[in-house]
Amino acid sequence: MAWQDTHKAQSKDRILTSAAMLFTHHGFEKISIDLVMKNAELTRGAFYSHFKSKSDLYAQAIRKAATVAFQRKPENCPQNMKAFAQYYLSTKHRDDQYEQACPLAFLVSDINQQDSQVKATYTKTLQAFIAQAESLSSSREKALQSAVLMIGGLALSRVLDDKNLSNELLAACQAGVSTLSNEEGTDVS
Amino acid sequence: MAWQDTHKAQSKDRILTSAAMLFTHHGFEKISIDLVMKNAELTRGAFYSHFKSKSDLYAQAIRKAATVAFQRKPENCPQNMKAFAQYYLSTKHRDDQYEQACPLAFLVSDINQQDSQVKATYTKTLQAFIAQAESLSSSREKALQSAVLMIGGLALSRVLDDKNLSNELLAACQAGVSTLSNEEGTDVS
DNA sequence: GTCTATAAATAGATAGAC
DNA sequence: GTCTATCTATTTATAGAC
Repeated sequence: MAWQDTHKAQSKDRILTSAAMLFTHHGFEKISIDLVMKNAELTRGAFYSHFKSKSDLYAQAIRKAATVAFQRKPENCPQNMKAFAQYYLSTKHRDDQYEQACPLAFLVSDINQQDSQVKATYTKTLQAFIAQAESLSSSREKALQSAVLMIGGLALSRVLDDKNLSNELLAACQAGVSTLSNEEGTDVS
Repeated sequence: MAWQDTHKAQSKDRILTSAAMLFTHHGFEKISIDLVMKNAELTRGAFYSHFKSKSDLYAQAIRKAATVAFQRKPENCPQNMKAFAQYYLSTKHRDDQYEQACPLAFLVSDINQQDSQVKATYTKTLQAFIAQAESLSSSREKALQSAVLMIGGLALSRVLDDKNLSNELLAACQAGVSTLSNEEGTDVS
């Protein structure tokens, strides 16, 4: 039975990887189960052997997307808020289409329309993000402000028609985080 | 023909008012044309005499919601950023169900899934918000940072499971805007 | 302009074969 | 576990009567 369990786990992981990417970039409603399954090279019917509903998948996909996004950070991102913000508030992150982007920013207002399990997953993910910011900040308040500048700034920059304004917004938020972390110079190094 | 034009304008306004409230609180996908029309005390069939599509309605509804939200501000909100943020980042605004809330915060990531007309309307609305902040700030950069703290902070506070964290976030963003507006003390009064 | 009725398409979820 | 086929519900949009 061991290889069967492995096979099942691999299928579930392919579905989750597919869902994490599609949901993060297009939200809950625009993505059908059929599309997620095709992208994972499976068919609709197999879906309910792994997840109990589309909403269940969504919650797990957010967790998956966040995990991948977090894991990708350390190598690129040194141990201070300024470098973290520079990475997070980049045009590359904003314009990301294929790699893993941060669901916290890409799906903020989408989560409000979802059930309590999804909201709980999102909240836990944000708490982890805040904890990370807190470990690089001189106070919890500054960590919260930096988190909002990063997540809110990225979310806003994505919806704008006007590329100049979008870039200006990213730069202003980077500067804001810098100021917050310079005020008392307590970077963890 | 005059009274007929008035009648048509009144019907359209009822539809827009209904749509502005419903869309702002529940997003594009969760609200059906049928529901908007019932809420406006009309039936589905009458919809297409006023709007060419659901997406067309959405764009106009965002504009309407923003207009109402902006108009409501002056009376409650004195001429400085701190008071503006105190009003905007309140639990009342966050928990609003019936009155007019700000579509910029409530619909941030929803807009990404919509067509270019909707994005253009959202962008113009944000530009107006930024202009307002700029007139109350000592620099454009600070205005942009305040705007992100307000819109991003409100958006994030809405999705959280954890009421304590949500309140803490609102307070931190209020404090952040205060700091930004105190740094050079150039309130317009 | 507003109504009722309906067309046409989409998508979540289930049933049963292999 | 995965497949094909299908049920069922929802919803955008249109047609035609008043």
